[in-house]
Amino acid sequence: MTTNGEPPNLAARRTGLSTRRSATLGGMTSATRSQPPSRRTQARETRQQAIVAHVMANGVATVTELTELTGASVMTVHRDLDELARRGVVRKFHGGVSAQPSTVFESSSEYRVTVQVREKEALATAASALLEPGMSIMLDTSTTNLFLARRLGDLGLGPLTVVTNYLPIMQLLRTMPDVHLIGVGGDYNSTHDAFLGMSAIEAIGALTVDVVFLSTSAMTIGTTYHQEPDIVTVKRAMMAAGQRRILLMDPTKLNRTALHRLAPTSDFHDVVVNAGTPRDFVDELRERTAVTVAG
Amino acid sequence: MTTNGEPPNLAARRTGLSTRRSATLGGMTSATRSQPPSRRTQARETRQQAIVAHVMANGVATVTELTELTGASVMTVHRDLDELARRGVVRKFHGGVSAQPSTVFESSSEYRVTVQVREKEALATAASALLEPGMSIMLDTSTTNLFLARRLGDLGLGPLTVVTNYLPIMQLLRTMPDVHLIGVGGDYNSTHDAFLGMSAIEAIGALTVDVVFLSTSAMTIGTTYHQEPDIVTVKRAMMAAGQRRILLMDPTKLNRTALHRLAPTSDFHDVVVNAGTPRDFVDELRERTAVTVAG
DNA sequence: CATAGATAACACTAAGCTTTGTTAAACCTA
DNA sequence: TAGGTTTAACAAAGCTTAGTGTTATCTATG
Repeated sequence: MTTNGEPPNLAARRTGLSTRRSATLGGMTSATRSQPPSRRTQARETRQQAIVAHVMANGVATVTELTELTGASVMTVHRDLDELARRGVVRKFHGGVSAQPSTVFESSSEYRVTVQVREKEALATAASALLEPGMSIMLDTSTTNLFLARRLGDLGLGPLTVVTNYLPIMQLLRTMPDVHLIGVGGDYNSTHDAFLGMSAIEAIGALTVDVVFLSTSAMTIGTTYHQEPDIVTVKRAMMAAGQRRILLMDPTKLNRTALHRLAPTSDFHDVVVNAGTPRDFVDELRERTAVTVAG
Repeated sequence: MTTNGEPPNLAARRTGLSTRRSATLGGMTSATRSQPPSRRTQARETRQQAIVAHVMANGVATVTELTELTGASVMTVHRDLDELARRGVVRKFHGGVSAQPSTVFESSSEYRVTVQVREKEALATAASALLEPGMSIMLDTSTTNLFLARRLGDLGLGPLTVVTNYLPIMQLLRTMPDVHLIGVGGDYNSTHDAFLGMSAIEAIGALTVDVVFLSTSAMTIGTTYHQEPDIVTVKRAMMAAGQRRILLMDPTKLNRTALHRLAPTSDFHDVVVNAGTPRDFVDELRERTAVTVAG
């Protein structure tokens, strides 16, 4: 598998297959920063993708093997492997690495996250069209809503009250003029970077907003789902607090289920999906609720 | 201050560095930020302090005047003035700037903040001695508590539950291991960078912690004060939520009053002050409550 | 309307951060 | 214990960005 002449990764480095850094690292933070890809980071991504591909193809691999494959130093490969192991993509053992059983799906979904930035931005744009000056809105814990929050600054519509339990959004809206921010407190959950629990639910229960924007990890035609009960309860509280409930769903989440049922799709006043969503899916969904297709 | 011959700091202009570089750090922000001061930023702070000092001394100043004073370009002075105006320290008008009426106190307090870093750190150290593993504590909206929060990482005592309504502390404890963070939500107040209001008070009311650490802007022997009613109500709620109430007061706040009365000093179980506090003040205070003197 | 003052746009610089490599020490495992 | 493997520590290089200056354009004020 090793080339003989020049390091094989040079070509890959030049073409730069990967687009952006994966969103997993610092939570979802990296998706929030609109920092440029950086040629160097891109090379790193390319290299890691090559490593993952190789490990997945062969099942296992030694570090030396990967060193030759990538043309990078032993230390760099180790560092890559540490990161990949931390992200649960591969498993390290003395002498090499092996593919995680679930890696096939995991990593492909990771790749998709990269792509979804565009989709989520489209959803955010479509959602922002529903906003009017003076409105009070609620944003749940989701990357899509983070994009929506960022949009609020651009379209200079008047004063707006925004309620959220998602720390990155708070951080974002903190300095935004014309935005009255109401933070929902509670038990801080580091994996979601948000405040959850009873206290959060009570705080939400005391509020009523004009529109609540939600997103969840899976949905079918009839039902929405999420894998974590703690999140489900908070989302339900939020739904109850909104006079209008709008669901934002990027393509990767459609036609899938998760452990816990959140709510029937008919509970939402509007579901926003991306263009490219299968026609029949949209049609069937339209029998339950209003559907907006975002450019 | 201006020399008559050539600009007094041509050399500085050429090198692009301000003449005074042995400056103290300035501004509350740099004290709260955990990032290094950066030589460049420091020069900038020094320059701004010089500007403020000059404007306060003379009441008004022209931009050209300040250009000569600082050795910076017109544009840079304008940028500084914009920032100072935004912070409410000076007022800009066509042709120059004037000192804000309330600036004298404001800015002098800004300078004090710089010095107080040492004092506040001492208070934080003394306060941290009272902590034990497994404890639940509450931290109010104050810089002193920010120092205390930062300390939590260092002394690796076991698990700790921390409640706060102060966003910088949340941000800080977010990634800290062994800390269970409970965020108090509410109306976000940008001047305090904290969540206040009814919602916050209710959230606090639902909690009880072992110790609550507070700080306020002014105190006499018998009473504590704060200038803002919104803050007072939240602090009172916090006091009620703590089985033990500890007050941290740096020297600049002693023997002063503010508009609103917060609570009698006897309501606190312990008051921590810095070494150097007048002996008789401490003695008199000891008739009301326990007093700890921090190195 | 003329002119000083203010802003905007662009370019340059230096500092910091991230990534990578190198070397040395520590660590397994056979 | 000897071999390679892993980690730690330091150093180098590129990239990014904050801060500043210069020039040009816009704006206000007499």
